Amino acid sequence: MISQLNSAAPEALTAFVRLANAHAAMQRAFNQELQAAGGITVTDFEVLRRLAEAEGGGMRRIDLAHAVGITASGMTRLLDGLECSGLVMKADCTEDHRVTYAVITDTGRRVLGSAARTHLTSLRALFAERFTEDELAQLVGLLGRLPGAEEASACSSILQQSVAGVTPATS
Amino acid sequence: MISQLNSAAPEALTAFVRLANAHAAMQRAFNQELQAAGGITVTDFEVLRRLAEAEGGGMRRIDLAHAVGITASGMTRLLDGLECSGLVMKADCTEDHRVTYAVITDTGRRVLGSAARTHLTSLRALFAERFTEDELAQLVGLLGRLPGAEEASACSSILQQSVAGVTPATS
DNA sequence: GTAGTGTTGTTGCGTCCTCAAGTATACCGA
DNA sequence: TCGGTATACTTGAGGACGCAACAACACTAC
Repeated sequence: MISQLNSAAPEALTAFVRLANAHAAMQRAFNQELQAAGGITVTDFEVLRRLAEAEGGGMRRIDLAHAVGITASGMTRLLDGLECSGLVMKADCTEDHRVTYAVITDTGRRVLGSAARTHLTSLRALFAERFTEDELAQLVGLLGRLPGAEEASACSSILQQSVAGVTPATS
Repeated sequence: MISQLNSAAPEALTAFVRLANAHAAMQRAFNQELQAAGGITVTDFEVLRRLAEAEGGGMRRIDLAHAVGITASGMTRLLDGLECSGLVMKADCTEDHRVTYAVITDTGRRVLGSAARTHLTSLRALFAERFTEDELAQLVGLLGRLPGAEEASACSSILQQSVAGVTPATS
């Protein structure tokens, strides 16, 4: 009776389970590594990385949330932590008073840089051990079709228009 | 300076980020769906599914934890909840008094069955919309090489030896 | 038997994140 | 100009999960 479970969605279930388990395992491993390297989490790293890559080192908090796959409220708390540690700061938007920018600080760039050295090395090693370049490209392509996998590309163009109106905050 | 980030691990980072974002999006969507369908989470579903597939409907808690990618302590609390709801029960192992089995109940099978109808349908649809069968098989193959993605296969053979010594618990 | 070591499971405590609700601002049609 | 609606962000409450520490049991070697 339950064997009907598998006939209903055989490969799709396997794909989802493997994706979830791989995610959990990698997340745990990288979190420990990053915690040791710079006292940050994987999500912190992603946030800092995206800010560092953005023009002016700043992004709207909501775009940042979409980009890293957490909710707006999660982003508020995450940035509270990073701001407390001096890795990011706030910047008001003169054009739309609803929005606040998150801007990476010099300290933030330093921490990101040092975390990146170890993190990216082991990330690269993990994939290089298991995939050829072609296979990795295939994997990236396939993953890109899943819901929520993209998000990132649309934000930077929006940012380019409005980042001019950013005022570095004093607080 | 930060552009070195990408040259250090270009595709690997993209793969990891896409995997994480896809996981977050799917997890959220399926959790809401399952919550509505049977008041359970994605992890609950996986636990029930694995128990239902196991011989005798039971597995060692530790194997279950490995299989679904959470820690032993996470599994203790998860099973506390499922036991409270009457979906699983405990069973002692007469051969090794350290281990406790988790066994799915009839109620558990009913809840699993009804949750599976909606969940597997949308899971199947999600993948069918985006991938051909070949592509899905490719994806499953590639994901299977990632750390933590497997785990499942080794446990059932162990189970077959010791499940004979299971005593349904009264509590 | 008995000490040393490994494994299973539980518990205390903390973290990260979500949902729901609330506030402040922007935009739009009458 | 004035509601009505949408968006950005914050806050309160709670859930899911990890780590570290611990107790109970098993296995090994002496």
